[in-house]
Amino acid sequence: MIQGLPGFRDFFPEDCARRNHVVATWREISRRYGFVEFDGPALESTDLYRKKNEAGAEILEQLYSFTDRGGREVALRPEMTPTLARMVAAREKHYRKPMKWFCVSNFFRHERQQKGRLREFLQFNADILGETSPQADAEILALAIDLMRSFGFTAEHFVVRLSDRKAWMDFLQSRGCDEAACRTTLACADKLEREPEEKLNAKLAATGLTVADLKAFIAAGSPEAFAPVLEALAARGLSGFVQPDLSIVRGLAYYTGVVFEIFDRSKNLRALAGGGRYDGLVKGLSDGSADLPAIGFGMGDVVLGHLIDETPAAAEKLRAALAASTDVFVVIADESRRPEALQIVQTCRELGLSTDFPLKPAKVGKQFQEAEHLGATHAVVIGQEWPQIKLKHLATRAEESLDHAALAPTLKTYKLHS
RNA sequence: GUGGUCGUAGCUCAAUGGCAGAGCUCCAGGUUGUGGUCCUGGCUGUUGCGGGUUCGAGUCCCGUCGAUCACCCCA
Repeated sequence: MIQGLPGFRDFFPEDCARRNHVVATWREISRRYGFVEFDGPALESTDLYRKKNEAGAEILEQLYSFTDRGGREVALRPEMTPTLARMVAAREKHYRKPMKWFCVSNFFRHERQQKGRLREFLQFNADILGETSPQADAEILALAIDLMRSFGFTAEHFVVRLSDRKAWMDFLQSRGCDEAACRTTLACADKLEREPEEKLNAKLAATGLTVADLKAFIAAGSPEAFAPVLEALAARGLSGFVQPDLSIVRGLAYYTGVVFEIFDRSKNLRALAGGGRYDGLVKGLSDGSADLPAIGFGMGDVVLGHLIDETPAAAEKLRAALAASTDVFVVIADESRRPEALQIVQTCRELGLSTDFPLKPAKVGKQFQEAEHLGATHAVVIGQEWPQIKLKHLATRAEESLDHAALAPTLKTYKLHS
């Protein structure tokens, strides 16, 4: 048998239900925040990713790229930002600022899979373009926090670690670092928790700084840089979810201001979400045709799924969302009445009720069993008594007999009450 | 790209180098129109694949494919 490709997932009905729960939550909270959805193509010109990554070639090596039948160099999208920048540059004049856009898309990276990382994954992205105010930074952070809360997580499950690239750059420039030295230093700051001190000090030698200097800067904090954002979050009652932490620098070179990552409190998993301000990127990617400041973040479905499974409150919320929702099961007690039963099925469906029935003749007992398995709340029994039929509430086993013409009005009442 | 662990029924797992099994799921019944429990029966295997050692391999050895975890890296 031919197997699926490594790192790619099949979505059986129960998996699709999970995915739909996640996607529905992303969309609902984004809507509350006034973000509008967009999307782009899964396949882009490879140049779109080359342009952004002249310095770091790592992402290019993880690209699913090939030459198409027309001789074009193309690649499956590994992230959304270049596509967003391309789209925004094309119609920048058309939209009022600030633009609040989000998308839910699949992305591809050719790398070895491990926990929380696959070769195709779903990711939510949200960006505010055309606004430099810290209010925009706070709006993005609040959205990220409320997304997490909507999945059933609380401050005891996750934390937003907030940092600021600009604070780092100011610090480094005050110590006389040039651009190359800044890059080296930030790369080392990113590895403080993972690499031994001697190794990092060796890398830092050329910059004139030491691990001790970096740790001192992180320990000192930078309250003035965070103040406006923290105040805006405090006014929303969301302070408890955020922890200023300058040790977060993020790997990307293009961030220019606030950067943040969301972690689970137990630190079992990699980052659940991450993002920051990138005021120069749209200009760079559009060759200067559009110059928009921007802040955004991404949240993938894989790590999120792990945390949901590990967190009872979130797992319960997922289960509730997945609960079977058949409203009516039509029992055909007398097979000769199948045409009438189909008529009832159609009526129920036109009322908007989730309705099912046996596709082949079956004993009444089996039919009730089937209704039970589907989690139906009501059964309608069609038999010899036609035009009289029976409506049964399955949870209470209460049964009433009524004329088939009275079924629709009765069901409407039930629906209103539930 | 590097390294560790693991591949037995649809799923979860047993089987000292000696007859490949159980539970769950699924399917069919349990006497003619009422459901969750229960009872009975049934299906599903080239033990991932290919070599080797052995009288004999699911078990030991090598290779390969896959899964998983970590490193690397993280848009």
